[in-house]
Amino acid sequence: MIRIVLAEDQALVLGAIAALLALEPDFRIVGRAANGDEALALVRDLTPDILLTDIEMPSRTGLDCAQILAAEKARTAVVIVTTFARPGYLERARAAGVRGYLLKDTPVDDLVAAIRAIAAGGRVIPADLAAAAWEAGSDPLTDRERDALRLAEEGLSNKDIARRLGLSPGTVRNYLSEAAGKLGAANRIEAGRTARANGWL
Amino acid sequence: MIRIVLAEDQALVLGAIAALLALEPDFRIVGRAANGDEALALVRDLTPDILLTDIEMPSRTGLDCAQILAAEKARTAVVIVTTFARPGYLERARAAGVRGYLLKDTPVDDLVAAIRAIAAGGRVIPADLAAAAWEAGSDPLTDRERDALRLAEEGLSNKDIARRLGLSPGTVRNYLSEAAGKLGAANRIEAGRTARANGWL
DNA sequence: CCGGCCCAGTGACACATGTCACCCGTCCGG
DNA sequence: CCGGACGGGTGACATGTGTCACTGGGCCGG
Repeated sequence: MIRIVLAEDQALVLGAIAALLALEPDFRIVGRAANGDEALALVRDLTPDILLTDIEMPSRTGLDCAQILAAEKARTAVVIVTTFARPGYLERARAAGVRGYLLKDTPVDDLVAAIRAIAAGGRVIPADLAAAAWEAGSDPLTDRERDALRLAEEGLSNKDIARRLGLSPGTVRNYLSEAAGKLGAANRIEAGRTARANGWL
Repeated sequence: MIRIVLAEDQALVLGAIAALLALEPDFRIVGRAANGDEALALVRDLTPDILLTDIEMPSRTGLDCAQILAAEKARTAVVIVTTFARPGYLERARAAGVRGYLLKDTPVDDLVAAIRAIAAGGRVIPADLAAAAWEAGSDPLTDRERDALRLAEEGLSNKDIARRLGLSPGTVRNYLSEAAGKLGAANRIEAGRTARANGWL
């Protein structure tokens, strides 16, 4: 019997996936969480075989959870199920010792097969995702560049960003210019878009 | 027996919701579509009681489908299930005669209850969403302003936007300035964000 | 202990953007 | 038939951004 905890913030999707997996005779849904904190608590309490989790959730992302569980040397294998094929996400997942990374548009049968494979000790990372992550390389941004870019994305001016970060406007300008250069972008907007598309924000 | 066609582009979510609804004895999933065109074809072919559809899908959005079916005076009641509570989406749904609008974070039981209510001739629009749509008012942008804003969002310069739209750069500047003014935004980035948040793009 | 990276800043310059006033033509409804 | 909205445009001006060069301090690893 494979014991599973599910984490997903959209109640409907959570319920639906639970219903789906409950159809498999060798699966048992032992817990459901609507956010990262709940997921961690359930995993610690129940030590399931599998934690099947979304990435973008309130309070803690699925990647945060994976990282924390890895640090605790938990027995539970973490499987990420997400909408986004962002290289940065996949990279962080790898670093956190995640055992599976699936997209929400994979067929149902593949998910079930992946869970069985992972429960048996395997690893499931689709080849095309891994290749894309390889191509994209790794995050070239420094922490401060990321900070500035996040605020720039929201439409703040250099002056406002500077105020929020406690910097001089000139420095902010330099950071954003640097970031755009590294990302091959012509301006802050494009820079923000590529950084986000790659999961670097 | 309530006959349902499901439309949702994420295969996993599609399969999961199908599994969930199949548990109800009086529901029957008669068709599944992964995009708007498939959904339309299935509805025309099968004339189900309910089309349960996502909004953001390839080829045609769920709102497009609803509009087309309304124009054809189809018997099928359209129910939107989406992640986004954007006022503009809700407004367009209302205009297309949609019979239900639910968020993906509503509990499973609510979805089931809503489907039964709608099959019985009712309408289901959560009061809080309706209120938010009321507050937001209606789309103040003209078509050309929307076009310009969409391209500005992607980081194109006035010159590039002008080239793409076959306009002069000055005109583009004016459109974006107008749009920002109407939306109470300080610049094109903020304008793009608010427009998108409201479902006006 | 030195090179290299990150953080933080300044000054100058070119160019992009935001704002405003004012222009024309078209089309539509009162 | 006239006003008003929309599409499209120009010119001028103030600000905001993007780019570059150059300065310094702190910290880490070879």
